[in-house]
Amino acid sequence: MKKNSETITHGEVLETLIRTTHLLHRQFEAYLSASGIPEYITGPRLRFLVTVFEAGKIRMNEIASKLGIQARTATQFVDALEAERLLVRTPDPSDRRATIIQLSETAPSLIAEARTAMSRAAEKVLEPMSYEERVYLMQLLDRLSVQVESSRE
Amino acid sequence: MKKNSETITHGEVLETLIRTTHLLHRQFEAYLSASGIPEYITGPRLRFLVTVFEAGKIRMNEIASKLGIQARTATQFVDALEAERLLVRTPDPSDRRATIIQLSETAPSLIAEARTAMSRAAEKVLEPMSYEERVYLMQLLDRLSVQVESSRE
DNA sequence: TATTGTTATACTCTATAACTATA
DNA sequence: TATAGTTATAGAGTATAACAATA
Repeated sequence: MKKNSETITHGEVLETLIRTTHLLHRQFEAYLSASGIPEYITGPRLRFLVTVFEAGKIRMNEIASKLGIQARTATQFVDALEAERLLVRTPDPSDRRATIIQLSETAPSLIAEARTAMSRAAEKVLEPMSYEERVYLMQLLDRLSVQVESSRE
Repeated sequence: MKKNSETITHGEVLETLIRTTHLLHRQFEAYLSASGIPEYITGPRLRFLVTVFEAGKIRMNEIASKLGIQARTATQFVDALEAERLLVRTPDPSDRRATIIQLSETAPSLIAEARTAMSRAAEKVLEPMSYEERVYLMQLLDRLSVQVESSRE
């Protein structure tokens, strides 16, 4: 709204991006907890579960590198989510050092619920944008992702 | 890149936004720590410092509500930043329950350095976008912010 | 000797609840 | 009685380092 005639710097764009995301993040967590999903399903844990869901079976090792977290951090996620009976550890028969994780029977329906809640939240937040604007926003964000990922050597 | 002919859902846009921001956040923290800024200057602490900087003098109370955090959380930021001699507490003469915080002498130059580092990081990340695209991205993000803020009743 | 996952430990961000000093 | 800030406590997310079992 400001800066009509002035030049917008790179720093300002990034600050806006960070600030907006902070707001959205809070809003999203609020929607999640208001929608019947248990409190222990936080954003990072949902991301973890969805990754296991998409992989079917996955080794600790593998999910850590996929999510860009340390092995120790993955262990903690699995500890917490196994305690809630959302996933199970099984030993890898082909390498007895390794542990394979997969979803429990009850996890998929919970993941679906959480995604639905997220969708509803997204609808409210994205409501005032036209379809074309949403598509364009997504393209711009995708380009940022690509740029960031390629700059991590 | 995918979804050329299919419909993009609200949920997908939000997921992309969250994922992109995660990446950018990590990248930004990496740049910050690689640029000579002390490690204890984290993202949230920098945001806190910038808010104090812009206000000049501000009460604990006030900055907490401005940043949308609890009083307790503000106390912790001030504890940490005061220990690093970046800001100082002074009693409010007009209300002896209240505490006014302001930057120390050394803080402004550090804030400027951090912002410069952030700018450099932003330049790298936003490099492949044209100026028009960056402006448009920022407008879209601003609209999201407004929508989120107005939906917190 | 290298790799997988775990125990041990620590730090940051965030919160709620109880309390103290003041209004 | 209400408000400002603090102590006490907790939990999530993240990390590094040391270690055991296995390759």
